[in-house]
Amino acid sequence: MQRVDDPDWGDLKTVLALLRHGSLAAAGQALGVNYTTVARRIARVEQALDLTLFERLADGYHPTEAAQLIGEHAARMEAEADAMLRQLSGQDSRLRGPLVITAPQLLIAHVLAPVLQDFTKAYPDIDLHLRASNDLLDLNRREADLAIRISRAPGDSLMGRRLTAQKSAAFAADSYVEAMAKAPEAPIDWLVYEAMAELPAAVKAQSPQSRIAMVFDDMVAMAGAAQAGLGVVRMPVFLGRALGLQPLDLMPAQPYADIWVVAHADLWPSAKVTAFRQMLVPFFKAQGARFT
Amino acid sequence: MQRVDDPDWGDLKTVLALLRHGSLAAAGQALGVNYTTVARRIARVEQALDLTLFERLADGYHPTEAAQLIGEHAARMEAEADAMLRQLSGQDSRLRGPLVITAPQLLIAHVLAPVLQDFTKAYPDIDLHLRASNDLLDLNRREADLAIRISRAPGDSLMGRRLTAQKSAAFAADSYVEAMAKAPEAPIDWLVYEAMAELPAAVKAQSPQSRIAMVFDDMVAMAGAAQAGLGVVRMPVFLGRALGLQPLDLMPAQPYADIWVVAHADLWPSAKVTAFRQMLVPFFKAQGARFT
DNA sequence: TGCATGACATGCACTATCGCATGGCATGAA
DNA sequence: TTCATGCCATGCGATAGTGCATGTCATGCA
Repeated sequence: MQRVDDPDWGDLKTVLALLRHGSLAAAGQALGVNYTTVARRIARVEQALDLTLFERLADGYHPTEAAQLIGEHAARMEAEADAMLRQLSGQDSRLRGPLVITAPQLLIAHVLAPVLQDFTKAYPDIDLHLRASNDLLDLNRREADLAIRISRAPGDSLMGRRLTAQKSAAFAADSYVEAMAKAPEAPIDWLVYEAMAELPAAVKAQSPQSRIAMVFDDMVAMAGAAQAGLGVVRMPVFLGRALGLQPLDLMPAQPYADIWVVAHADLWPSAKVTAFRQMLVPFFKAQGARFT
Repeated sequence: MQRVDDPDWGDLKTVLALLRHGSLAAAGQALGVNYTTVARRIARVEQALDLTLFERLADGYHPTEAAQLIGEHAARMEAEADAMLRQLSGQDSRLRGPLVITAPQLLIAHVLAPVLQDFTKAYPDIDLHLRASNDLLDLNRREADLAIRISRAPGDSLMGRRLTAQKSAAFAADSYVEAMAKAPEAPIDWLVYEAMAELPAAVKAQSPQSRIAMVFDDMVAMAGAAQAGLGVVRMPVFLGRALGLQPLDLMPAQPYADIWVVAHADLWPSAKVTAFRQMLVPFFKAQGARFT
């Protein structure tokens, strides 16, 4: 008679982590525990259910069908737990404790930094965490409480408020501008962002000697290349100015995606998120000129 | 800066148990742990969330609104975990491990006992657990894998198969029958079951001296009283016969609720439940005469 | 063939968690 | 009042769970 107990809910979470991350080590890292602990918890669930959940093969743990089934249910348990935590945070009327904010690196570095400083001074009991990332973190899964995003993010359960409109323009480093002046007929090297890897029609018409020299998948890298004088970039005007680049007359200023503050509807009304929003909105209003 | 971690899922289950059972001791018993453990887990969740979930008053722990919110979500997590366990069991094609069966005490004692014995002999690796109870255990929550019930139980997600029809009739102990014969005009004392606390119309018409002497909320107690010669009972015929009571001609045999075998749809196809059903059905077919 | 890498198994020492025993503090009955 | 009961707090020894160090085994690259 083998012992058949209900498995511990925490162990189910571990099964889910192993399914998602594929190896004991990766799952352990995600859970913040040693990978041996993951192995032991998996073994414990298997014993409790009297079932094999993972085949131990030479290249790692391979899930069985039963493990998949557990994973589907555990994922729904996780969604429930996440919703719970969001609702608790949303109801929280205290201005203390953690607040996790995510925004693109360049926006933090060149625009948001002063607001962040003001905010931590105004609310010293709030423990502000920053996740600088271009990835759209999952606000449903509470990877962040609040996001500042360029372009409003899709998502049913999210709320947002537009902070400012933006325009983009062509910029280059001083050195590149000088070189262009010396050789007006030479080709113009453009550095472009992968997400919009075409030159605007206006550029092609006005400066037919334009050509795409490099394509970047990362805006930080592209900004660095522009500063080093590798060519002309099209970027939001706030960024070109902040990087000390010169605006060029190769194209008219074009509309660019707006800047939004976004949060899950559950968290939107919470005291901390509200306080942060109420500092952001006037800040962007005052700084509006930098973006257009 | 207080430590704000995601609470352990197992600890959420503990919050749910405390909400449901009202005291540390009761929750601890339900979870199979010491009540001090419950207290410590509650404290741990409160610390993780930086929230008071229960007010410690002189008469015990009183939940706050936040605790109620957690309870609602934890209940859904539990439903998910239960569904998972049901589906895993339902897919189980092995004839070993635990099988929990519930049935009314009297049915087990006087009818089912031999099937149970045959079953354990035929499937020695199945670890048969019996929960003799008149309560309708919650098959959704896996309080039992399979139920044998008098009258088909309501419930969306349950499946059932009728084992036999039944009739009820009037019975009394030999001693009471003798007393009736000696004093034919004396009042007839009926012992009735709470759930059907009226005498049938046929009885009133045929034996107007009938009266209700006692009302029972428990069929076992009523059976005992009848055996002790306290009066006449109306009960399923299998039971009157099994108890050695004499059938009386005070009323015609009446239809009584059928006997069903019932299980959750998820578990219905599992090997163990199927095996048990396949032993029950011919057994009741062979014994059909006992019930009508 | 040798070497580095990634994934897991195993054994040991540590620490967090647990159960138990004791004690306090209300409430209600004798 | 006195006693019994139910509920919880606290402290201590036992235990189960954890992290770390070490070892094995495949795979892939040079």
